[in-house]
Amino acid sequence: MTPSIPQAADTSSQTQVLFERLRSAVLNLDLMPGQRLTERGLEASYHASRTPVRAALMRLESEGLAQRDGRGWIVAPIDLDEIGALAELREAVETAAVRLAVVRASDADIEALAELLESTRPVGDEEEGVRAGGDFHGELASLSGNAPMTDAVRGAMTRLARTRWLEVRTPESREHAWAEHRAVLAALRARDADEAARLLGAHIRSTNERLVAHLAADRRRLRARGLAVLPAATP
Amino acid sequence: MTPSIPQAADTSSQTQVLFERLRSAVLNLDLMPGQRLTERGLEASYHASRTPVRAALMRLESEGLAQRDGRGWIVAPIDLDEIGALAELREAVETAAVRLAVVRASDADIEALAELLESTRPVGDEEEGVRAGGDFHGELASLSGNAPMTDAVRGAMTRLARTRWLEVRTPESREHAWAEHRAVLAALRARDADEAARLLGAHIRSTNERLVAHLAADRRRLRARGLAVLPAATP
DNA sequence: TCGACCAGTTTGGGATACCAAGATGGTGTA
DNA sequence: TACACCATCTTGGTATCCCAAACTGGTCGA
Repeated sequence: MTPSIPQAADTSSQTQVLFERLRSAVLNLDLMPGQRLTERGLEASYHASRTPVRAALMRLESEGLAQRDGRGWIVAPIDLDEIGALAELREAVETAAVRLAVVRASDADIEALAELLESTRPVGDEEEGVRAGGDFHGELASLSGNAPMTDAVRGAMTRLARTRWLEVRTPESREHAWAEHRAVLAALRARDADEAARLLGAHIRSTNERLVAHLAADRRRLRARGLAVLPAATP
Repeated sequence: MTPSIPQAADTSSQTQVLFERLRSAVLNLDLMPGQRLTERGLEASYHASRTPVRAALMRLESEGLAQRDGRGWIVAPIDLDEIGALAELREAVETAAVRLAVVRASDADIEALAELLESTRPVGDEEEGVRAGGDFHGELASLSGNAPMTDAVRGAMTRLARTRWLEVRTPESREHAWAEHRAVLAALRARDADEAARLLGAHIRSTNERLVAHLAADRRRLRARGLAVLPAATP
């Protein structure tokens, strides 16, 4: 269920177009975390009337990429607490999903996922690797045949996507992540649920630990760049 | 985090009021599953202009209570597949959340939850019990201190809430569910993560199995009442 | 100098009007 | 009788316009 979603690509609706443009702008940090957004400002910047602007903002809100701030809107800040919490959610949902996938995914499904993974092998430039990683986790979850789980994973990956610009990822670390994905896939191929869940859980946990440590250390510098980075509460 | 949410109760905004009225109407089956909704129809019925009507519909959509159907809107149908999938999601998320709660919840938090549970003891009338059950699961999840997990659980409970009108629940079955909640709470009090997770997972699974079996058997009758009930795909 | 108050501006919430695409229904033809 | 076609109506999408609340500056008084 919900395998790849070819997308009907409603290029028509202004709301749709605007939503996608705003979404990209947020994810690429063209709109900075914490930045104030005004409907009239966006109306002017994107040459659309307030009606689609408001609709797009509401969609961004439901994706967690924009928030209300009093009466107005802001780009969702980077929230270290949220990042940690999302990792916990992902560990719970993704490990459960991969266990279901072990039982439910067809060999063809698994091979398609393997192909996706292989195609990202020559881990492209900087951030392309992380985007590919997000896709992998989403597609892997979809093999569970469970749409709400898949949505939860994709939603979490979306909320986490901006961190790819904030984290220093070396070619080695990307290679390492890719290898871990490959190991999970191997366990899935072998229909070994325990092993697949164990590897996936460890991968999510360790990747997150490195990310949070890095962001916490860089918080001052990131804020200096104008990004709103909310601190982690006392653990 | 996100303990009870006292709600600022923005009684002001028409959008807010309309959203809550529509939400109640959907959850109470005043608006039947699968029923077509038109913005102009709602505009007339609820005495508000299309702007807040559309905003409210978009919020309902993000909660999964309304859907787009081509160009228009419908009340989300009852989908047996979705119900099963949500149970799987809940099992994954709630068991992980209760494990976190075992570590993080304060004694006071736990006692507050116990109080909530006790207050629903004389399991009121028919559906009141199920609503209380949903609240319990949401509050329990919130003791994890993990907002995304809590949101996921509350969202799932919302999507499942309408089933309370479709399922025959005897005083005995409600008493049984209440007892299982109490057992989970006892394990949480004892700070026994494995036991709490085991009990909670079993509770979610068994409750769901009974529900799905019941709905599948009654599908014909329910459809006769005008409810759109989508069948389960082949397992 | 510091702070409270006030006019002007900005902003989101809401109400409407218009439009094009889709759905409806009826009619005329084969 | 059955089917195709066209006028009409309905509906969501979009563009504006008005309003009240919130915000901004700046001035005046203690």
